[in-house]
Amino acid sequence: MSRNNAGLSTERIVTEALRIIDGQGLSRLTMRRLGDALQVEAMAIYHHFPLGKEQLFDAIVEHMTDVTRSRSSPEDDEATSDAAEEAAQEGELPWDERLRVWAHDYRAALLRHSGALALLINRRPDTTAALRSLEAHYAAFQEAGLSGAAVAHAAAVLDSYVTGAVIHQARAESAATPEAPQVLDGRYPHVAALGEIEPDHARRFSEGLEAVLAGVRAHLAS
Amino acid sequence: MSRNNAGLSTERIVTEALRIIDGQGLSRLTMRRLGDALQVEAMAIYHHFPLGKEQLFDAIVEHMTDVTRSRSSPEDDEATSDAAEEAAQEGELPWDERLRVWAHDYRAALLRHSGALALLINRRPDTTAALRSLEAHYAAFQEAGLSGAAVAHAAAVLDSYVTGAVIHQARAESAATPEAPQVLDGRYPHVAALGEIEPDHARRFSEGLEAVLAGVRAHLAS
DNA sequence: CCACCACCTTTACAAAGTAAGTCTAGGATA
DNA sequence: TATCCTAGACTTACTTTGTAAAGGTGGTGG
Repeated sequence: MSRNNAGLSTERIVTEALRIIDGQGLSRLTMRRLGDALQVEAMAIYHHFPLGKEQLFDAIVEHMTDVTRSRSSPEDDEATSDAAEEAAQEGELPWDERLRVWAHDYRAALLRHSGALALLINRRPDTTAALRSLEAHYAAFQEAGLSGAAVAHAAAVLDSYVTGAVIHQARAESAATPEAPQVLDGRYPHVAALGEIEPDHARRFSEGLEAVLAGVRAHLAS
Repeated sequence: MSRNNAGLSTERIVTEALRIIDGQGLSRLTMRRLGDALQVEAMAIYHHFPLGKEQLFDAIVEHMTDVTRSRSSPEDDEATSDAAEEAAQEGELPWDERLRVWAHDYRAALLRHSGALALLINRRPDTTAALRSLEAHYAAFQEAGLSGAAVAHAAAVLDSYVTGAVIHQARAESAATPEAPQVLDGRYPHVAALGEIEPDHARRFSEGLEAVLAGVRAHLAS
């Protein structure tokens, strides 16, 4: 086997890392395991991420939060979806439609790797892709009639809602600990009444998004 | 010193763990360090958390998300805040006011230990305190005129917003990596125009909360 | 032809989680 | 009172992890 040049790249490393996270959980992502998956010694990874695992985490977060990738990747040539999403790339949609498209895309991107969500926290959202999104949101909310600090507030609210909704779903779906969820014994009548066996998260997200968008436009208008 | 009975308890352990997390970060919370802080050998902790560190994390999350504690703890006798919060314990406030009180309390609770936020993700929100809050929220939204699935959706949206807003703030405030945030070079005019040196997160949260509450009530009314 | 560089391997170590067993004080029992 | 039990804490030791340090290997430009 060739001693060097095993064809490693940051892209391949990150992709493989995400595969491990998705399949076995974040805690099982170790340098050695990642090396094995890449057919390489663990230390080889350090050549591409000299600052170690934290830097790898940075790259993972940057990858998973980059909505651009999922939308503009050429691999996506299978009967592209509805016209609304198509026109989004042209920037010809009204402000609220653009924000809806982004929200759904971002949610999907985060949900695809919900095992890596913990890496988001305490990591600064200043990647190029994030800034591009922020710029677009500011423009959209100005178009919506907001101005000044209200624009930034609105963008923050939108981002908060989407991120929060994903985390809400991830928490609800996370594997239960062996202890029973026995607590529907009469002390929580409303909770018990609604059942909530398996909520339709997609629908819930969409409706919540409408509520948030409407609320933001109405309440933050200067 | 007495060989056994060093006065350990789950409460003391969790409190000390949170102190370490707040002061040095989650990654520096190790069993040995925690043992040192508690004046005890690391393995002593396993007597109270036989399932290991994960179980300790569970307890930490339960502790930090329990809004009840911060509100009803007897240590909090220093000139209690405004009357609105006082009446909240009596349950005599209108539904939206009750939700506002909860939202601010919950936000404050999470923000107080933002270093432990990562533990929230992928941990099921089925603690007693969480269920009690959920029950209260369902009741409130029914009082607001919602019914059926809309109640659960509204509660989910509210929780998503609060959690998301805390994470948004935590991400914004997290220490920057040595690389410069140089990206205000003309490609992001709106972002550059708004500056955003240090946003008023508290005010932003309050205004966003109003928008969300209004939007939820208006848009999810059956 | 040689020096250098990008890329990967080898070797090694310190720190972390925790399994397994031991010790001690205080209470229950006879 | 003598004995035993047990909760709670300590000791030891093993495995896994991250990563520092140095070495090899092939290609590339001078």
